[in-house]
Amino acid sequence: MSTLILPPQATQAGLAVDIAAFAMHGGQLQVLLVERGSLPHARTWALPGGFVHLGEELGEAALRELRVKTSVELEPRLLEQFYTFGAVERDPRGRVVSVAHMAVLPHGTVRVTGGGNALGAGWFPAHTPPPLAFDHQEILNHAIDRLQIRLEYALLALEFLPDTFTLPELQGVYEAVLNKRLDKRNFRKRLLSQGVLTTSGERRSGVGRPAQLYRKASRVRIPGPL
Amino acid sequence: MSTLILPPQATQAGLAVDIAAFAMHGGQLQVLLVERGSLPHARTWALPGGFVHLGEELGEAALRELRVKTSVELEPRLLEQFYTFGAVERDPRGRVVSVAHMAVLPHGTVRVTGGGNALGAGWFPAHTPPPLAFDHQEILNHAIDRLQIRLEYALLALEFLPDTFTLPELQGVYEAVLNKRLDKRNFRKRLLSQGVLTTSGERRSGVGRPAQLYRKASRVRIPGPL
DNA sequence: TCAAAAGTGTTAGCATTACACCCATGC
DNA sequence: GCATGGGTGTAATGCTAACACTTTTGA
Repeated sequence: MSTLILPPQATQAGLAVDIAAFAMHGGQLQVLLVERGSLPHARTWALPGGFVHLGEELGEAALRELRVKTSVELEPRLLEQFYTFGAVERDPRGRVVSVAHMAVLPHGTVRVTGGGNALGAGWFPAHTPPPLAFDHQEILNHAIDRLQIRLEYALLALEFLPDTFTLPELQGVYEAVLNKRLDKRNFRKRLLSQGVLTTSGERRSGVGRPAQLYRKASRVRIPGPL
Repeated sequence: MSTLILPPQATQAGLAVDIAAFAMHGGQLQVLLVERGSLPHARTWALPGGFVHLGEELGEAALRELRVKTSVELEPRLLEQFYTFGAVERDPRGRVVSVAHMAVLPHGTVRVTGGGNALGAGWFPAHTPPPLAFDHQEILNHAIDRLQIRLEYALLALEFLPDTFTLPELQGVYEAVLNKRLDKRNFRKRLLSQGVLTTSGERRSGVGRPAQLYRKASRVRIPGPL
């Protein structure tokens, strides 16, 4: 395929992707973890991830690893690279750089089972996860920071919810991601004044007074990789 | 060194860094480019960069490449990774991922000469560079976007200037980076009200009325990699 | 005295925050 | 009728943006 060759001093490094996949569940921000089935760090929880295949784009690899390692069914609503972790000693097997990705999965995607060489997969509170393998705690911290920034910026909160949702549900996403409480009136004012939500007429039944349902107005804003 | 080995499906990719190094010169935002001396893209301008060495951290590699390829003397005031470019076909020699970095060099660092296998090095207007090798135009675009974001955020503009500077000079940095003109009064109000500048008493001689000199107040804010 | 660049205040509009009570429904 | 959660408005404050003239110096 290539007639030119890489120069001899070119480091060949293992190229991996790891994914911090978030979803809302039980009113909490949850992150998807897998239990490693092989060394190193066997039987330790870790972010799903693995090595990029030949001829495979980074984003494709992230998507494949997410599917294989966790058997999640739905399409991620957002999948973007956010930082590359390349410390020399981060993997005891040798030089491995990990292009870390952040993903948002819509509500309802909670049936996950381990696949590949993962023993299992499950959702854990993103702000208080179990001990993680490699430098995955650091990766997770960065991912949460990035998620908080993107949340306001690109109406990312909607991606956590089904097509129709109530304003209190949406506020719950904000509160779970930002890890702080918001004022109901100001929240509604701000969101509705942006004009990106359209009322969906119906009402959902619950314990107290039923809430108005909304859906995203057709205007879809695709966030760039900044 | 490592008793464990990488699994067979692990893609070994060439691991490179590229650096978009910015400085102010002649009232313009300039980017540092090198003329490639070898294939592919020989005699084409490109961002300085190259392969990471074994046992070398990504940031170290970026610094080394910057020094070797361009012979710049001064320390970069900021050097941070911002995105990883890993498209399968971005390098005709094979799979090479580039961890792109952004650097800011202080004023006065304009003596650059080619080194390594670069034919030459020089400063070019960042908003209107010559045709670039590989996907370096795309990398540069991302770098400028990131630079604009970081500018306000972390008082990054100060890093372009010598220790003491005038407010019109600082405003010039903002205008060059953001590529638009700003109101003098609002600019001064905003900057001075942040309380991060302290007047340096003296005055610098020039054509019109001399300007007050300022320096950064000791409070140094180290920006994180977000 | 002229040219060139530095310096200076006010106003209007807009967004953000804080804050407390009534409403609709199911049980 | 009561418990539960949904829904509503206003006032104060702070930030942002627009805008024109005077001051200081060197030539």
